[in-house]
Amino acid sequence: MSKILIVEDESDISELISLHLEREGHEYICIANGLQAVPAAVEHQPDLIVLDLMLPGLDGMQIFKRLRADTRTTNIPVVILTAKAQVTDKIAGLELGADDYLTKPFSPRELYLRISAILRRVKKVTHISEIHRGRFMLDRKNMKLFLDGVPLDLTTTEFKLLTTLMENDATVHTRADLLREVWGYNTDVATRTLDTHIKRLREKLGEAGCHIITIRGTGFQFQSEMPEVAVA
Amino acid sequence: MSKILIVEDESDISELISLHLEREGHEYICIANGLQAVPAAVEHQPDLIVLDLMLPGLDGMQIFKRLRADTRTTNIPVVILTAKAQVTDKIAGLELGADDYLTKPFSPRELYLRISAILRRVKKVTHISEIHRGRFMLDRKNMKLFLDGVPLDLTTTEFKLLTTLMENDATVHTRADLLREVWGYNTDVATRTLDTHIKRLREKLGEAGCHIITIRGTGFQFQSEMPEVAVA
DNA sequence: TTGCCATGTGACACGTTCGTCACCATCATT
DNA sequence: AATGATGGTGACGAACGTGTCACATGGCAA
Repeated sequence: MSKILIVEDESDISELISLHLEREGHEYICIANGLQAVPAAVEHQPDLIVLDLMLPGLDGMQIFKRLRADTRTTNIPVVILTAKAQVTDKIAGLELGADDYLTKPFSPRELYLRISAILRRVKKVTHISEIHRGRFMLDRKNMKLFLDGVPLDLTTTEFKLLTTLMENDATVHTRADLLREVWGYNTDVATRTLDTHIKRLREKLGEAGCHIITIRGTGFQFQSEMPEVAVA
Repeated sequence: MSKILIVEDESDISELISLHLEREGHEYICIANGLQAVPAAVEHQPDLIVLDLMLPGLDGMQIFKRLRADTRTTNIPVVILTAKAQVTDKIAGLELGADDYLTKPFSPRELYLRISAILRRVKKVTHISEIHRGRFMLDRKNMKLFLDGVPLDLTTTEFKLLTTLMENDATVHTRADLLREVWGYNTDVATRTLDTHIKRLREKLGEAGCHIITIRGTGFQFQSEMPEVAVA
C-alpha cells in the first residue's frame, strides 16, 4: 500500500483517480489548491504525487519546481497531468524532471498503471537494501543475516565480508579483492586474518557454511544455489 | 552515463534511438534478433532495455516475461515499443510490469526523455544508500560519516543512532523512539545510555556536534541547516 | 532565588571483537 | 609416496565498544 498525493482542482477528475487508487488498496490525499501542494507533501510525505498543471490562477510548473527544490520533497516521484496535447509540452514536462507525463483526456486505468509502474520500480530498488540469495537474506539496515528466516548476529567485519561475497553471487573474489573491499585500500593486515574471518563466518552459518566456497590459489566465492552433491 | 540495450529489428528506428542516446553520452548495444535479448541482457547488464514488441516471428511479450523471470535481469527497467496504438494494448503492457510503454510513431525525443526519467529515478533511489544533509554525508555501505568531506569512523551503535537521526532531518525523535529504533524492541538498556552515545557522537563531530539538538523533555533532533545563531 | 528535574559528562568494568601466530590438514605436482 | 604450498583451526592478548553509574550542570517553574 502506498500513499498518493493528488493535486487537482477538478473534483470529478480527482475522484476518478482516487476511485482507482482506493480500489487497489492505496491511500490518497486530494487537495484542490495548488498553494497547499508543497506543505501537504512535506507533511504527509507521500510515495508519489499526481500534479495537474492547469490549476486556476497558479502555474503548476512553479509548484513542481518548488517540490524539487525542497529537500523534504525532492525525491518524491511526480506524475504530471495536463490538457495540453502537444508533444512539445510533453517533452517540456519530462525535461524538467517529472517521472511521467499524461495529457487529458487520459485513461484512468493507464494513469493508475503508470503510477504503479513507478511505485514498483522505486520499491524494487529500495528493497536492494535487503539482499536475497537462496536461503539467505542479508538485512543491511539492521546488519543481520537471516538463514531460512532465522536471524543471525554478525560482527561489523563479518557483515562487510559477507556483503562483499553475497553482492556478486557465484563470482570469485580474490584474496586481494576481499582485503581491499573489507579492510580498505591501505591494508596491512596479515594474510591469515582473512582466513580466520572466513572460518568465523562459516561457523556462524553452521551447516550452511558450505555456501562459502574456497577457490584454491585464488580466493573465495559465495554460492546461494549449491551444485548437486554426491551423497554416499 | 548509462548503458542501454536496444532490441529492435528495424535498423532505421534503432539508429534513431541510438543517435539520441549517443548524443547525450550514453552507451548502447543494439540487437535485432529477439532470441539474443535475454543472453545479451545477462552478459552486458544494461541499466535499461528498450524492447520492440513487434519482432518478426517472435512474441516480444515472451521475451519480456523471460527477462523478468531471470534473476539476473529481473531488476532491469524495460521500456516497451509497439505499433499497436490501442489504449488497451498500452494497458496490457504496463500491466505486465513494463516501466514505460510507447506506441509508434513516437517522438524520439520523448522516448529519450522517458528513458532519462526512469534512469534518473533509479539512480536517485540507489543513492539513498548515501544520505546527504548539508555538511554531512552518511555512507551506509561503508558505515562512514563524511563531514565536509572528511571521513569519520563510527561504531555500530553510533552509526545506527546517527542514521536514525539523519534519516528524518529536522524532525524530533523521542527518547523512546530512539531506544526502540537503535536498540530494538525489547530494550532494557538504562535511559542514560542514550545520553552517553549522544555525547560520544557529539564528541566525534567536534564543533559540528551542535547539529544534534536536545529537545528538552522529549528527545533529540538532527538539523543539517542551523538556524541563525547570535554571536557575541 | 530556590529547588527540582532533565540532561551532560567522566570514569570504570565487562564482554566482544579482532588480528596474529603456530600448528595441522589438505591438495597438487612430480 | 614425497614434497611444497595453500588453506583451516584453535588459542591468546590487546584494543575496542558498550552499558552503567555517580556526580556535575543547566534550564525551568514556582
